[in-house]
Amino acid sequence: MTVTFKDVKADLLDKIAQGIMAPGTLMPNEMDLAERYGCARATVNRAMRELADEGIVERKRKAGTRVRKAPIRQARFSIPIVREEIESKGSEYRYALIDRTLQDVPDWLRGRLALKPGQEVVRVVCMHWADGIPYQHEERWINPEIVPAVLEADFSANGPNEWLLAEVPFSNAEISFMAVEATQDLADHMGCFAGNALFRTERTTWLKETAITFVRLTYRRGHRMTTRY
Amino acid sequence: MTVTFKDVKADLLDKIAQGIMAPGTLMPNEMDLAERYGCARATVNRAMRELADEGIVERKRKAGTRVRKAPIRQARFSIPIVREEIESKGSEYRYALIDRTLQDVPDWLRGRLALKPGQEVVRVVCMHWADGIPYQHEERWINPEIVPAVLEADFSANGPNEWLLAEVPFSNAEISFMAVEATQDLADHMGCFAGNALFRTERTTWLKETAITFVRLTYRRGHRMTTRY
DNA sequence: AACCCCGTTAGGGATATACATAAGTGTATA
DNA sequence: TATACACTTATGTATATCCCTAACGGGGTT
Repeated sequence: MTVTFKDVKADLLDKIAQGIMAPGTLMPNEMDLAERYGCARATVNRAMRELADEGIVERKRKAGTRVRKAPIRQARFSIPIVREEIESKGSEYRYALIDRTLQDVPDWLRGRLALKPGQEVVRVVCMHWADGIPYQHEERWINPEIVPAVLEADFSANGPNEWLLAEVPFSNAEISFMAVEATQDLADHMGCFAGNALFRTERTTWLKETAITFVRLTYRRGHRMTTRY
Repeated sequence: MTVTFKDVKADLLDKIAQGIMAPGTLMPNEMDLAERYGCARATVNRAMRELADEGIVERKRKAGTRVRKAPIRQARFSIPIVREEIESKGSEYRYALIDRTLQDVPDWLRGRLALKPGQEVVRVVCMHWADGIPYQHEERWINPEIVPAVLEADFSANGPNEWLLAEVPFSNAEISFMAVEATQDLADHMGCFAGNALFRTERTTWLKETAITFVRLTYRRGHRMTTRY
């Protein structure tokens, strides 16, 4: 069997994990490793590049590759669509629109979305249930300049999230996680008490420098967001 | 100038963003694209592979490559060391040990760490301040079987986080984010009121199937964890 | 119609080779 | 002695050419 880049990667990772290559160590260069493993330099390169992408090692031209002193521990979260998140747990998904208005962009949001004063935005408030129990409260503002179809969109049957995904194919975003105390209004919707700690994510989505939407997702009490890395 | 994989990637991304290649579309195969861009198949392969890694497209042998209907929107968080997190904001970092005990592993933790009943673990509780204001409360359990040095370690000057990073070079982990209501004890330490909503992360760290440590980090009121993607 | 087998096809990957580029290092010059 | 420049080196990337492998789909069999 020939030596694959996965073999090389696994072996290097092993040597790092076992402390044979301690953090800070300068690793052998690609040519030497290729010879040692009996493979092509491209194979070693791919292995090392992936290790670098994962933040395990640090590479610099001429300076060589070294094991990171403090590996960039990075977690990857996949941001699911609520419906799929709920249905994948085997629960029944239910949705309801609470409010939909066209309004002048509030000041605090203007800064976030970099909009002009007096510009109008669509505000949508809705709820998502799992097996009839409140799961997530969604409050969203959409910039109709980018997605004019939002002015005609009817969110009574489907949430704006799925609608937007179909409308806007790709985008970049900024996401924040935090804890908030439930307001009375929120508590009423979520079936908890005012003041209860709730997990919230806020996301601003952009299409090439122009803000599309800002969304505030508040989860039911006790919700955890989990990932492995 | 020759066509680089970045050129190809950028162009494909652009075509997807502009809706020229709508979600669900089957993209041309690598050979055809290579010909169209005037480059080698390997170049197209690298571009497409990276798009696949980022969750933009989906690849299957024989079936070809297609634009994801719902792109896996994934956020990458770098998990910083508290000291660096605080100092990078230009604040003064201060640390204090609150408690350090050797105890039998509690039942709820035994399941998480897959330890034997009656096994002893080191429990460390400490605080991290930024400019003299409470920043983060840390409660940690360490498995001394993997890191025997922990039995002699003195955490009065430095936090167990930094110590562990130096001791255990590499590991995999599971991390959770949630919101909790402050207990009276926690409130005393964090300078807030009992019941206040606080942001918490819990992390279990493993070294090849064996648990090393479980840590519970609770942040000061109003803390946000933010990332771009 | 249901099932199995096999050919075709698209991506997965290894390799040798060539050239590009960032960044240390040493040398020559002011 | 200090600075500028050239050289060297390790990684970054492109290319042509192989061969491998998963899996779709067609064709024959039960």
